[in-house]
Amino acid sequence: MDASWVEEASIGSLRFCIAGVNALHRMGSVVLDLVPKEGGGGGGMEVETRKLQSSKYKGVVPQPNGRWGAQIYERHQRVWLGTFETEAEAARAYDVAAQRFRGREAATNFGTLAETEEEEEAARSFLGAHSKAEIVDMLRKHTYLDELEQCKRGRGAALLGKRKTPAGICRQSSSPREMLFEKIVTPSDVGKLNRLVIPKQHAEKHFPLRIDGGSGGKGVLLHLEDADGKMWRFRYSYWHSSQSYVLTKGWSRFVKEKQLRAGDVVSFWRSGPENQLYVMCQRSVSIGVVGSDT
DNA sequence: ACATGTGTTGAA
DNA sequence: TCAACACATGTG
Repeated sequence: MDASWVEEASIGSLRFCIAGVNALHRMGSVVLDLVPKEGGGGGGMEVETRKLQSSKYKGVVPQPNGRWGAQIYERHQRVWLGTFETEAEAARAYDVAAQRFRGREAATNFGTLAETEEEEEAARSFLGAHSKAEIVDMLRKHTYLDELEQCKRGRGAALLGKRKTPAGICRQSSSPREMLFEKIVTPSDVGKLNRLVIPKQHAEKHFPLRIDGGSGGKGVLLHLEDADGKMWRFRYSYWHSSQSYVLTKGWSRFVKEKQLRAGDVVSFWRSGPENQLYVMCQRSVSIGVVGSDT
């Protein structure tokens, strides 16, 4: 074995990266660690441990097998974004997550998520329409690009393929959430009317709607993430007949899944760089229900 | 068996 | 918030 590289390695750092060494080729991120022999007099060295070459990309971490992991941190916790064949792929995944978690101004490895500005806009819109958990899931399964494309296309099969729940793959919590308002839901809010009345005062303050003929009638689609990181989409509109602001389409499913009952509290929050909206609900404290077992 | 992802730590 | 490192856990 050519001794020259050993000599070089022994200077200063004990690590010697073999990337570029012809005899061993590159083994991804694997490097060799050279340590002095026991009782080592004459500077004898032996290969003891494999170490990992760190990545030049943010959020990218080497894996023992030469592949690359991607991760992002939020609220003191690591969110794992999956493993990838190349550094660049992992870095891309990090960038996507960074934009979803931290908004447009997030520091990324590559300045952009797409080539053109309108592709960029499409990506941002796509990110905004999915929960963090969903985006993370796509990244881990390497389906992000496909889903994005399907979304841009006819919107056809995108919904049909979705069966599985990410099932707590990653707990979500984001930057400080500001509560906009809360409401104690009424019997009609959880009844057959399939709508939630949003008190006018709060609606006009936080969810402004143009009531003119245009958007007033049709309303707008609101994306709200719940405590589990699930994304909910509600139609939000103004009903002239009752002069009230309401969540309609999507609300009944929410009531059903959350088993919402009259008296429960539903609250709306805003958070994060992208003003992501959140919806939370809380079981009303059951008081004075005699005889109810736990 | 091997790849993936977590526990944990120390530095910034 | 971040990556380094060790290694427990998952998976085929």
